[in-house]
Order: sequence, then C-alpha cells, then structure tokens
Amino acid sequence: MLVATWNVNSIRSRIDHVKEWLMTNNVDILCLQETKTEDQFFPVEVFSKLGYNICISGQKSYNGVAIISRFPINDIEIGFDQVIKESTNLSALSDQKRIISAEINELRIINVYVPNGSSINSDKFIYKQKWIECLKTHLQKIHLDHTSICLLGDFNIAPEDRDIHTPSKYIESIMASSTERELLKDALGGKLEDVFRIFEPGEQNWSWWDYRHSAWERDKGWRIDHIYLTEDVLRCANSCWIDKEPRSREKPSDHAPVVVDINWPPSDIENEFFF
DNA sequence: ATGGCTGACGCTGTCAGA
Repeated sequence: MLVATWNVNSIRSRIDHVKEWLMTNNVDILCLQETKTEDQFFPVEVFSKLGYNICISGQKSYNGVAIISRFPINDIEIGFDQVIKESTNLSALSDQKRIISAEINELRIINVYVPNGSSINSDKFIYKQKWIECLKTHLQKIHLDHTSICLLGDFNIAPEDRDIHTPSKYIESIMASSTERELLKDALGGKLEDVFRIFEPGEQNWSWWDYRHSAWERDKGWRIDHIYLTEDVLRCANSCWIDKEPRSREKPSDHAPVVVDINWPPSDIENEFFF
C-alpha cells in the first residue's frame, strides 16, 4: 500500500499535476495540504472518476487539507476538538483548516498542515507553538500504544540540520529553531518515527524548494514534509522516498510528494517473523 | 538576496506562504 503526502499549493491550480501523478504512481492514499479552497469548489469529481474516495476540510484562500483514498474512509475527524483548543487558548484564534484524520484500512491517517510561524519573534510563531501543543494532546487522546498511526503532512519544521541545505545560514530561524524542533519531538511522544530517515540517513534530501532565488535549479531545499509511523506500522514499511519529478514541471507546487510503501494490513506470516 | 516567486482575491495592489 502506497501512502503519500503532498503540499500542492492550491488544488485548483495543481489539479492536472495531482491527477497525473496519482495515475502514474499507483498511490492508494494521498494526503494534501494547502488546498486553498472552500469544500464546495474542491474538484472532487476528478478523483471520484479515478475511483478514489475523498474527505476534505478547506477554507477560502488559505490552508485546507484533504485525504484521497482508494479504500473506504471511516471515522473522519476534522480539526481539533473544542476541549483541546480551549486548553491552549487556541479557540480565540480563527479556525484554520489544518488537520483532518480518518480510519482507512485499520490505519489511523492523520493529515496535518503545521503553521509556518512566519518568524521567531512573531505572533504567528506563538500560534505555531500552540498548534503543535494541540497536536500533542490530540495524539495522546488516540492512545498511541494501541492504535496503528500514520501521521503525515507539511510540518514546516526541519527536524535536524541535515534537513536543511545550508544549516549554518538558518541557526535558530523559523522552521529550524530548537524551540519548534523540541515541541515537535515532544508531540511525537517517542511513539512516532520519521520513516524517511529509517531508509535514507543521508543529506541533500529535500521536499521543499523556495520559488525564489532559483532554489530548485541550485537544489537549495529543506525537508519539511514528513511521514511518522507507530512501531507496528514501521515494521511493515518497505521504503520511503521523495518524488522530485512533480517539482521539475512547469508551474509546480513548491513542495514535492513524499511516499511510503507499507505492507498493510500486515499478514500473519510477517508477524511470525517478529514473534 | 535587501525575502528578487507564486496563488488567491479581485482589480492592477495586498496578503500570506516558507
């Protein structure tokens, strides 16, 4: 089963890229971020004609997340619940559409678009921190020890220096600061593993290239799009890669999709190897 | 790179992203 995440920077502008990529790559579950449209304008029929189910949480102009799946989508949850928002005073801020989760094939898929935060000394960075704290509470409520989880999306954080093209230029700046790195690590609770790094420990692996400064042509990127798996799912993972091809196209998203190949649901034979 | 690109909104500029 192939599960992918892709910040498409407007689904209506990118629909042809997404459709072609889905058909070419045989992806089973695709999580989108920055769809940038209200649900009524989301091109649902493009995906239903290809045989996909879909759940969406969008808003006008900004943010927006969606899950596209060949398998039935159950138990859809949109946003953080009110209790979580109130616990961090996040309810006082506008309700940005940044998280959608669902049960697909006995796997809890959690699709997130973490706020960028703008700059370290901004109100938006405070919002980013609070948002990640909400994510932590959200994950804790799911009972990480008893649920098979795939948490994926645009995290707007480079977890380590090897995830930035020139880390020395971005010491303690947005997407690289120790504050946000530690908050994310804390939210993962030691239960969710960055599957890309299981298979690819090397440098020069980016998922985002700035539109400016010829970042793509000079391969100056960041790895800010991630897939995190609980241990039981990680055991079934075969490989994980960043597909740079869509970023090389005309009028691309500034992000590339990240894909994980999992033997899921696990077969009895595979379980016997471990016990 | 002094955000020097892009998309949305809606009108020729402004906001936001990362």
